[in-house]
Amino acid sequence: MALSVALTFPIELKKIASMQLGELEKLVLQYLWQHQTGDAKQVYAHFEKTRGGTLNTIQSTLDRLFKKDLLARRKQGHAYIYSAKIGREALIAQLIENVTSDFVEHSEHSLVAAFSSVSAKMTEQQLDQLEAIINQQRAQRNNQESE
Amino acid sequence: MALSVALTFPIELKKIASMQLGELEKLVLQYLWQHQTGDAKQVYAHFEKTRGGTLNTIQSTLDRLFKKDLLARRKQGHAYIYSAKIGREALIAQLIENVTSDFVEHSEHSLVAAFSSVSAKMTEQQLDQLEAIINQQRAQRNNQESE
DNA sequence: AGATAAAACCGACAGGCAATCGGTTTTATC
DNA sequence: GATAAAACCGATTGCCTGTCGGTTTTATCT
Repeated sequence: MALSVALTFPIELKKIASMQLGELEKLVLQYLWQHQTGDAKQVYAHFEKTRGGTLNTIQSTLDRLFKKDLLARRKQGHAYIYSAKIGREALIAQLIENVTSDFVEHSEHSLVAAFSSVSAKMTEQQLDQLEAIINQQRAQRNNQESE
Repeated sequence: MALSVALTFPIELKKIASMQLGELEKLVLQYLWQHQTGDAKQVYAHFEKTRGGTLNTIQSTLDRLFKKDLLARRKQGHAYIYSAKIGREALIAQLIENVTSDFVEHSEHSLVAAFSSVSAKMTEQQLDQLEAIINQQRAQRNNQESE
């Protein structure tokens, strides 16, 4: 006799931490890019006036960013001194990568694909800038190969 | 007598619908880019085998995408026929804008910033590709201005 | 027009994440 | 070892996606 089995998928989702950044997290990152380092108290002092909240909230946010590997920390006295582990440009690159990777083929670099989507909206200055970066990169490679 | 008032900020958050896309939403978008149009039943038929779920789930997702203004729809018989209202490239551009706008100055373009940190990791082919797109874009502009 | 079936619509719930903050534990320092 | 500072823990809120059952609407058929 045939045994019939209900074959359902668990529909598992969520694999990669695509690293969404909250509003406060972004602000804190920007603070650290500007000031190099800061402990919770310093960061709190900076945001207290402009947006309220408590020291604890800042601490949580710093910790969350640390766990996301976006900040480094070292202990000094009682407190951790935090600093950005990733630069602004690199973070932008990673965010773009995250948000576009599902829409680009494996063969192409997501930034290149992204660029072809956006180039029409760029100014001539920005195009020039980009070209300058490209040429600079090429020059660097020629240098290296002749060493 | 002086009246002292506790002046606290409500700390309001969330203003702009920054439009985060869920996993299923991305899949549905890709389906519609490939097939041009589809009603809930068709989309469901396509995903039923590969990921399970119910027709209702697909319907909800189509509706959410519609409300996000990413899909258009027209009634045909009982059902809505959906189609993408935004192209793949335009969506990529918008996603990049959303995710990076908090980090870039108005004058600069997020992609330029991103490239400056990633260029070292790109292959020569990709650099060439990029340059080709730049030149193509410039050519297009020269064309337009002479019309 | 009224019955019928199809699809939309509504509401609820689970799971995840950022923000928030009170309270407890850890720990550097005196 | 006492003390105060900061980390840590846990709970709560709000928002979003995915999920789906059940009800209402509606196009169509007789």
